Parts: sequence; structure tokens; C-alpha cells
Amino acid sequence: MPELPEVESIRKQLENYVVGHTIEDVEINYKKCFTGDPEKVKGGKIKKIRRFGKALSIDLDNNYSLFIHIKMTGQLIYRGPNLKNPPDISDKVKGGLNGKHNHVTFILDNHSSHPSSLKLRRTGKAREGQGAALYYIDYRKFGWIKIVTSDKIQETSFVNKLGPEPFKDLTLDKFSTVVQSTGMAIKNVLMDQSKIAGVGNIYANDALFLADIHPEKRSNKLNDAEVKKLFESIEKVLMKGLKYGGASEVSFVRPDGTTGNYQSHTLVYGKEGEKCPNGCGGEIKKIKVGGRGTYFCSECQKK
DNA sequence: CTAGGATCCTGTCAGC
DNA sequence: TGCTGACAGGATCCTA
Repeated sequence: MPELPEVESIRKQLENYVVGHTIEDVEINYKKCFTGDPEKVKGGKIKKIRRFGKALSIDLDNNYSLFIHIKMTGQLIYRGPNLKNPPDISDKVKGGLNGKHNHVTFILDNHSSHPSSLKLRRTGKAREGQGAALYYIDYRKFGWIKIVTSDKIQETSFVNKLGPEPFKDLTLDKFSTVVQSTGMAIKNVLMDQSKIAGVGNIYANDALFLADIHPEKRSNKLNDAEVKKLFESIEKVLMKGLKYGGASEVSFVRPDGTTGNYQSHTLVYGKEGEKCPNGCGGEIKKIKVGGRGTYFCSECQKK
């Protein structure tokens, strides 16, 4: 599901495609996912894209931001003149760009004055020379978009509660403190956004496998060597995720419509019944930890 | 403090 | 073939 690497790859593409555009109009088809007055972002020019854990903010030049969490099936897709030959996304975007799962469309400024361009955008055919738009699509409707004041994002309840984030402020020392502070199952600690930001199910499974730690091992029972190894493993799997542009597990696509590739490189995630990649001869098992599907090698990962 | 369940939602898939 | 029910899952909230 979209975790740090997936959301970061979306962030990078948005930097590339939508920064510099002005939001001309906002079409909301599903009100429940949208909080705030859309009038406040109309006329705003996009200047920066930030990421907070698994959430994104699209910052405008009028001190308003679109604060977005795509949860597991949300998609942000760009169509416009600076994207040549977008790939076919019909199998990834259920119902198409303007189908029943399109909840919000941000009409961007390119060539917008041309009368034909509005029609083209409405039919999902915005492309080179015919207008630009950013589509928000989410067939499970868990994701959300909120309009917030740019300099108050830190104070939102979401960002407020986020723990330190790998590659940012999560040092080995901080990680060690977090891990030692609770007796929860270690996998649940990794996935708890208030303890560590950005890690979700796929990378938690793979990091624990790489560190040879059982997902249900009590967090505060890890020794120093295990803590260090796990810390390094988290960075390794996240790096790998970033390198492959994320994992297109269910419906993850990047704004240009391309998919990530980490799903072909997972270590244990989604591999129930397969042989352990360590070559130990064991088989990958699937259990539930904290209500979430959990994959591990019972030979390599002991409690 | 921790565990577990319910909630939100819909496509997918197993079972009959 | 067609229906029904279970399931998945990020974050949050509630109860035990």
C-alpha cells in the first residue's frame, strides 16, 4: 500500500508536473473526502510539494495548501502539456479518469481559455496543448483532501502526531528509544505512525525479514544488535522501494500513470507458501499481527 | 499500557 | 450463472 517510497515518488512527480501551474477550478464529485472551501485554492499558483509521512501537501502561493492522504487506493494523476504520451492506465484506474471513482478534479491553467479545452478536460482527454488537470481518484474512498493554511500544517492533528521519519529525523538513537519504550509486537511499532512515520505493511514485513526478527517479538525485548540491524534494514528496504518507484500492489500509480516496480522485488511480502529467499529451506508463512497480513520465514525469524 | 474490535468503502474471489 | 458473504487495509476511535 502507499507508504513512504510510494508517496515520495508521487511527490517527486508532482514537483515535476504541477509546480508552476495555477489552479483554475476545483470540481468536487464526492464531498465527503474534501474538507474546506475550494474557493480558497482557486487562483493559487502551486509552488511546492511537501510530504509528511504518507501524506502530501501541495503548497500554493497564497498560503493555502491542499493536504492529501491517499490511504491505500487513492490516485493522483496528472494530464497536461508537459506530459508526453501518458501510458494506458485503463487497468489501473477503475472507471477511467472521469469515472465514478473520480472524486475531485483540479483544473490547471494551461491553455484553459480555449473553449474546447474545458470539454476535453471534462472527458479526461486533457493532454498536450489541450489543457491540464490533476485528477484525484479513490475507489475505496478512504483517502482525503483538506484545505489548510500552509504554515499551520505542522499543527494539524495528523502531522502533530507523526513520529520521526527514516532519512529525516529518525536516528539510530531515536529508533532505539522508540523500540525500547513499548512491549508491543515489533511489527506494530514499525507501522504505528506516531512512533515512526512512513513505514507500512509491505516495508515492515520486508525490514523484519532482512533483520531476522519475528514480527511478533516484543519490541522492548530486542537487543542492541537487533535494534541496529532493524534500523539499517528499514533504510535498506525503503531505499529499494524508492529505487523501484514504489510498489504497485493494488492500484498505485504515479501521477504520469506509470507503475512502480517494488512489488516484483519484495522479500517476503505477498509470498505465502514460497521458499525463503535466504535459501534456508523454510517456507514463508502468513499470519495476522495487529489485524494485518504478516509474512515471515519461521526458520530465519525467531521470537 | 496494551490488545482487540469496529469503522469507513468497494472490488475481488471463494463457496454454494 | 448468479447470488451471498468474507476479506483486505491506514488511520482513528472506542472498549476491555
